[in-house]
Amino acid sequence: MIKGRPAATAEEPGTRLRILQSAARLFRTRGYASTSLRDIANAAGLKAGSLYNHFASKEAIVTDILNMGVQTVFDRVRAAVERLDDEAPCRELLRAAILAHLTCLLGEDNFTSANIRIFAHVPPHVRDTTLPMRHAYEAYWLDLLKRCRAQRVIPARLDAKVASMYLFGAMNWSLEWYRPGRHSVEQLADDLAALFLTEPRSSVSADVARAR
Amino acid sequence: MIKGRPAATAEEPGTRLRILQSAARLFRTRGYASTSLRDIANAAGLKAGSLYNHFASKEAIVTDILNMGVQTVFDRVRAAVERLDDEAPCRELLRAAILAHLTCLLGEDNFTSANIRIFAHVPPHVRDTTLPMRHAYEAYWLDLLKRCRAQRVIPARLDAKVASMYLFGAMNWSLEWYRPGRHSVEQLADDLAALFLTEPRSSVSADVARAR
DNA sequence: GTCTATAGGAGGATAGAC
DNA sequence: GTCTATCCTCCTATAGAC
Repeated sequence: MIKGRPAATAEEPGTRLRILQSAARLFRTRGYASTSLRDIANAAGLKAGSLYNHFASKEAIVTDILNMGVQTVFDRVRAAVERLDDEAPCRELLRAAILAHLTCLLGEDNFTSANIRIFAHVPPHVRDTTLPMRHAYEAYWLDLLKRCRAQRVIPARLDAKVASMYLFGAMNWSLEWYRPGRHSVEQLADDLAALFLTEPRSSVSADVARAR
Repeated sequence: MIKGRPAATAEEPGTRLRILQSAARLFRTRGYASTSLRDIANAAGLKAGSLYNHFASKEAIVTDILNMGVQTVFDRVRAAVERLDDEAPCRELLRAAILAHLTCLLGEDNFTSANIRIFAHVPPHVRDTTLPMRHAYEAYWLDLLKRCRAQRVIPARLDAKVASMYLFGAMNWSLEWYRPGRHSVEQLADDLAALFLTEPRSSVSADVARAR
C-alpha cells in the first residue's frame, strides 16, 4: 500500500483520494486499458502530469484501487456478520453477508466494483500484488459456507469451495444486470439466500419477513 | 454478420477463421483494449496490415467474435435440451442445459469465453450490435427456469428473471476460477444444478447417480 | 503541487509493391 | 492476399517553469 501522505481521512476528499475515486469510477465503466491517465486527471479536475505528484505510475493507481476494493467489502461483510449474535443461525449469517457484499458492490463506492470488473485484465504482477487479500476474503466466505453445511443449511454432499465460487459468481455477476431503480438490494439478497439455502423447517417467506 | 467469403467451413481453418480464433483467444486472456492488431496478426501467422484483407477494422473482428460466442453456446444448449425427451422432468432439462453452457464456456472454443470476458468493455455500439442475440439467449433460459418453477423445482416465490441472472452469474464466473485439471465439468454442472434445484422427493445423490 | 510542453513509443489504419 | 513502410493519433511518463 503506497502511502506518502497523512492518510486523507479528512472531510474534504483530498487530491489523492479524489484521483482514486475518479479512476475507480472510470475503471468500473470503461475498463483498465481503455481508461487513460488523461481521462483520470480530467475527471479529478487536474492535468495528466499532476498525477505523478501522487502516484508513481498508472499501475500504482490501479494497485491501490484493487486493494481498497477488497478491503472495503471485506470490512463491511465482517462487520455485518459480527453485528449478529454469535448464536445466530447460519441462515441469517449468510443472508447478512450476502446483503453486505451486494450493497458494497452495487453501491456508490466504485472500488469493489472496479476490482471485480478489471481484475482479470490488469497486468499480471499487479494482480499478484492483490491476490493475498483476495484469498483471505475468499477464505472467510469458505468458512462461512462450511458452517452452513455443518448446520445442514446447504446440501452436505456439496464441495464447499465450489459452492463458494458459485455464490461469488451469482453475486459478482449482478454488476452486469443490476439497475438501481429496478431492483432492491435487500430483495436481491433475500432471493439469493433463498436460492442457496435449503428450505427451513418453517416457511422461507416467514423467515424472510422476520429478518426485515 | 460480415461475410465476404464462401463461409470457411472447410477442414483447414482458412485465414479468416484463423484470425478470429487467434483474436478470441487473446481477447479471452488479455482483454479487448490490451490486445493489439499486431498481437492478433502475429498469433494468426501474418502481418498487421494483412488483417484488413479480411476485416474492415478491429471492431469488425470483435463484433464477429461476440456474435459467434453467443451463437455457439446457444446452439449447444438448445441441442442438449432438445436431445432429451419432451416429457423429461425440468430437473434434467436444467442440468443438461447447465452442462452444455459450462462445457462451451470452459472448453477450447474461445468465442463464448471471450464474449463473457470482454463484453462490458468493448465500444458501446459494438455491444449494441450483439445485444439482440444475447437477449434471445437469456430469454431461452428464462423460459427454462419458468418451467422449473411451474414444476416446483425452484422456489415459487422467486422472481424467475432474477433467478436466471444468478444462474448466469454462477456459470459465467467459473471463467475466473475453473482450472482444467482440478475440476470435472460434469461434476460442476451437477453441483450447480443441486444448488439451484429444491430437494427432490427421492434423495439428490440418487438422482445425480442416475443421470450419469 | 500544478501547470505546459514534450519525449519516446505503441496503436489503428492506409498505400502501394509484389 | 500478403508484405513493407508509413501516417497520424493517443498513450505513459518526464522536465522544468511557476
